[in-house]
Amino acid sequence: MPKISQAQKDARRQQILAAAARCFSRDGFHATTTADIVRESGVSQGTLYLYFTTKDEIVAALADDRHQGDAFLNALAEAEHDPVQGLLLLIELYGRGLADPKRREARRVGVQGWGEALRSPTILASVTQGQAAVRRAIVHLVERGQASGLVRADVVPEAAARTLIALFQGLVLQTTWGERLDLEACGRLIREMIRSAILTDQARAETR
Amino acid sequence: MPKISQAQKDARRQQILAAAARCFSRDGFHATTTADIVRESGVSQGTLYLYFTTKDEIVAALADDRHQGDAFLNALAEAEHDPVQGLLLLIELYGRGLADPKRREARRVGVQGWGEALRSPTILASVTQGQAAVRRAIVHLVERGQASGLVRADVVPEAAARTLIALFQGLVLQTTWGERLDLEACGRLIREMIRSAILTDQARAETR
DNA sequence: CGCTATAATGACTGATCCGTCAGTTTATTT
DNA sequence: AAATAAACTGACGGATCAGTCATTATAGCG
Repeated sequence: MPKISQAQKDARRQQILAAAARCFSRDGFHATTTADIVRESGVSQGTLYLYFTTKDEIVAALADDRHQGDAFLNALAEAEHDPVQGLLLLIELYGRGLADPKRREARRVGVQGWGEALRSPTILASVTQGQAAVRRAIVHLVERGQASGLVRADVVPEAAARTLIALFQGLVLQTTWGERLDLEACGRLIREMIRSAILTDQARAETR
Repeated sequence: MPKISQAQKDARRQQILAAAARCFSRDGFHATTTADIVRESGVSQGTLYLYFTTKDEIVAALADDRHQGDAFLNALAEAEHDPVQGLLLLIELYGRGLADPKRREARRVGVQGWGEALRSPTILASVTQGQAAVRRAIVHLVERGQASGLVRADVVPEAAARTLIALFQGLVLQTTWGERLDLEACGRLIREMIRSAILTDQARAETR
């Protein structure tokens, strides 16, 4: 076969990644053999290694893909005129992803990646960079909120961002374990926490 | 060798578990071979399988040990006369564990376990049972608080517990990745979140 | 219509690893 | 001190797996 278009290359790559995600979600990263991915994707063993030089690289690529999607959400939130609305929108968007059955596989692969990051510098870099992007988005929103008197001045933007992210990470974890949790009630509590511990009286009055 | 005392058996078991924890923390669960654990612990390959029937069982045992420690913290908090003080104590205790360099290894192994739980029912059971114990402790404290008018009646105890646990899980994750996070500021924010979104005005007045 | 560069293939390998088991050691009992 | 039973040992086997490479297939170009 001759040179193929970039689009074709991307499609092949996606084909492999999608298959790998199914396998990782089902069996876990280490219990998945390259043969499994080959079977699931329909490409040959050799082709697998034309697109990825190592199994670890596949996880890292999946993490990157995930963060591409996150970046879209972050951009949506940052585009909001009112930073407080942006913050609440972000919570809303990530909250939806938490409950969405279609994202179950992505969540399971994500949690795997969190663990693998402790072992592989490549995966760690991919994961922490993705987190950093979300964090920057939140920090930016909080700072904008402080500048306009909508967010309490004594809130450390970085800490607020980390705390919010931590919250969602934990909820992803619990959801992924198949725990039945009342996301509705958790969401209400989180919004109340933000309203009362992060926003100023002024913002609280406006967002009621 | 003849029958040995239970204490000796326990010591051997701990010797193996400690070695395994070091290995898992350093290299990750799957990259650790039983040979590694043997080398690190000083027991023979055969002895390893006298105490554990499988490698998975070692992780599960480590998780159980971890939850033993947690149970102690939970009991401490529940012993507090004032449920609000109990809640704040719990936060304080878990917060300390978050920053303690001596618990670094335990945190790393813990995060690995979170991932492995998706693959092994044994590990999942161990992890979720441990979580459930913490959750019960928090739920109990919240309910006691509500009964005495110190916790807002519109708080769903189960959701509050899950949310608080999620918070710490996320912070453990970020800490374990080696991220430099301002735990002091996060702690202040979390306390403020609890004070303002969970406690009643009455309790707020008392705990100032 | 060949020719060529590129893509795809899949059988194969060297290495690794978990768990076993036949045999050895040693404290206690008789 | 001999017998016994429990604890321990470590070499080994059967299975698996990540990654390679010699070969084949094919799309475009001249």
